[in-house]
Amino acid sequence: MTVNRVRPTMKDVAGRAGVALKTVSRVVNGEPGVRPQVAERVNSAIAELGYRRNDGARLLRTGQTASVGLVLEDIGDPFYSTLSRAVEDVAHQHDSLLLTGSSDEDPERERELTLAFCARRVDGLIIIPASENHAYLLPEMAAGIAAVFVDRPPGLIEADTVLSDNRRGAQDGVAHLLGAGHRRIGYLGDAPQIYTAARRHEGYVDAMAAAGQPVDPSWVTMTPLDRETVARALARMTGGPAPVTALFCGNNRATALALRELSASGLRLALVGFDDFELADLVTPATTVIAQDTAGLGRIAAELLFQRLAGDQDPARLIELPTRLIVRGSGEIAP
Amino acid sequence: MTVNRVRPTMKDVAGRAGVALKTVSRVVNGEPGVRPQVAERVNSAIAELGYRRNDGARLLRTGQTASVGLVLEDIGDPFYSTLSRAVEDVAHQHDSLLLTGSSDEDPERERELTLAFCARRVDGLIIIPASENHAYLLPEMAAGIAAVFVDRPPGLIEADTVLSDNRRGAQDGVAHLLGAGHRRIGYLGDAPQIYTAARRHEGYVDAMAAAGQPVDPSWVTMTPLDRETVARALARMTGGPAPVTALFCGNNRATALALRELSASGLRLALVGFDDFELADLVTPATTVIAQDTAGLGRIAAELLFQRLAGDQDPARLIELPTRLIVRGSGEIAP
DNA sequence: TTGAAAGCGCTACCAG
DNA sequence: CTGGTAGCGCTTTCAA
Repeated sequence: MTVNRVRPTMKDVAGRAGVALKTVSRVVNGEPGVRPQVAERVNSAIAELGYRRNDGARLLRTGQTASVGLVLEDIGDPFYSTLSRAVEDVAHQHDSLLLTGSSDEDPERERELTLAFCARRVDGLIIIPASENHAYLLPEMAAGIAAVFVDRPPGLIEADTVLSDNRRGAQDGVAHLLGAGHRRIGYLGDAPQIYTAARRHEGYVDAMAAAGQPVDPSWVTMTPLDRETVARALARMTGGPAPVTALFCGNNRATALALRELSASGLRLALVGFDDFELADLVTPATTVIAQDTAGLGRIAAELLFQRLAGDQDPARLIELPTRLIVRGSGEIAP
Repeated sequence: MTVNRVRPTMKDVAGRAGVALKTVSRVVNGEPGVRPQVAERVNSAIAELGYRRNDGARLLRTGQTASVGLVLEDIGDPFYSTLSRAVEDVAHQHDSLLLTGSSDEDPERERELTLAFCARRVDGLIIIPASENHAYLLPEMAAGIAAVFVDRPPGLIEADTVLSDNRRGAQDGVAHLLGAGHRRIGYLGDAPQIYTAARRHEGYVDAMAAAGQPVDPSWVTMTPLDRETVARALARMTGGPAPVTALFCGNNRATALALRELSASGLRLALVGFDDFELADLVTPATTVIAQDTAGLGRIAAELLFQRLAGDQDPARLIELPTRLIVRGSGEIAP
């Protein structure tokens, strides 16, 4: 077999078909004004040469790359991959390809990725922030790159943002536990520097305050969580003079770790978790959650982005999506 | 604020700094041979103008796009997103960006996506096949695009391939159930047209044959699964004159649906599932699985790809990764 | 150490 | 209907 490592170009096709380069361009792009007979000859040449248009060159000329960049924390995490899929679907509807990169919660890596996408001249960006300062994007946005922020707001710049209503969701979850008769309720979540963690903690505080229920500091743990921190936190919450009878978990990781620890220690607490997860109905106890519209976050962010690309010039928008309580058992355990 | 929708180019920077375009290129790319004083002037101009190199143009010239395309079934699925993350990490080590697209198991969409990536002139492709015929890739590969197939082999072409040892894994899982004393064991999996489903079913047959255990056709269900098909399948397996006492599930979806149905129906079967999943230790019963090295599939495929890009000309390779039994309880239930 | 010119593969624009 | 020419923003090559 002949290995021809040189890609044929339009010029080659034109030569082979005995027409001008521009005519090949017309055929390739389905532009009108080519006699069927000629088009046929061109198509034969294309097939014989195995020609494929070089979009890089095309896009250099047209200025549109028909691609968007998605910067997230970790594509391996179900939350982000679900969101990513929703973005991809919208991008596909607009004939746009998707570049994805994981920041691992590292502000520097977020910046690197974002600017690499800008250098590729993506038409737009969807960013799940790891950084607290997005001023580095100002020149890019001034140059016409649209950016939409999801899950967490941008830092120090104005841009379209799509969030879950974290505060209200957490408030609903804690209110649900209060409704089941609990008074001493613990909060287990990520470090307060994380935007979503802070908002969810606020919701917890809101609900307790609305119920006139004081919060003992020993009930609250906000830190990056692993098995040990969770074990210690639960011991603290349940070991004092005012032991909690219920637990609100600020994210999936907290919920999973808490379930594991409760199961191992034999403690029986009511539990509501923020964010739904697969098999939540099959774990023991079946887990009551505040579900986010994860796909909705991605879809709406992408739709907003393509509105901007279509020329929308309105001021930056902030959209907050409601959450929803899913009752499965763990949140209905009596005190 | 001045909205300057025209991106500055090297020419603009050159003008502003009072040097030739080529000098700017040298500074931007860190090439030697520029007096520090001049470089300083160029850098100032870059900062003032908010210049960022257009990689599209650069790559057109150099012929390398520093990007790879990943075609998979659904980025929203934890298996693929885990694999994707592993690919991304390797790509990042090689300063390459990642384009991702979901085929939804549709051969036509796989082809579209793959060829779109080729038109962008990605340096290489990693494909989780949905199609059974990859002849459409021959011209692209002849033109120098490297391709590695993962999870399932390519159809009708030769190319590097990284698979799990599906057959052996299933055999191990079924042997484990046989070891616990089961004789009548059911198989619940996807349609036999799916490569992995077929291999895993073979492993089931192997293990039963090795134990001298005949298989009743009513024990085997191979079809796209939903709640109803699983309910019917389980009824068939357990309702006849020779009811199964154990079940081997050919994929995650089958496992989850079976667990749900067993829990709802009160049936108590031993169960081993192919592919590990989060919280497998927390569901009831805690689920014994044959785990694949999902991240390993992605990592090794990507490493293979970059070896090819580095010039490796060896014949196409086939790599099969071993699976591993994780004992958690469901597979150790007595007959 | 610096610069001018050619050209990557394509599309836009204007001639015929 | 068809073709030629200019040029997208950059790198490469060669000359100064």
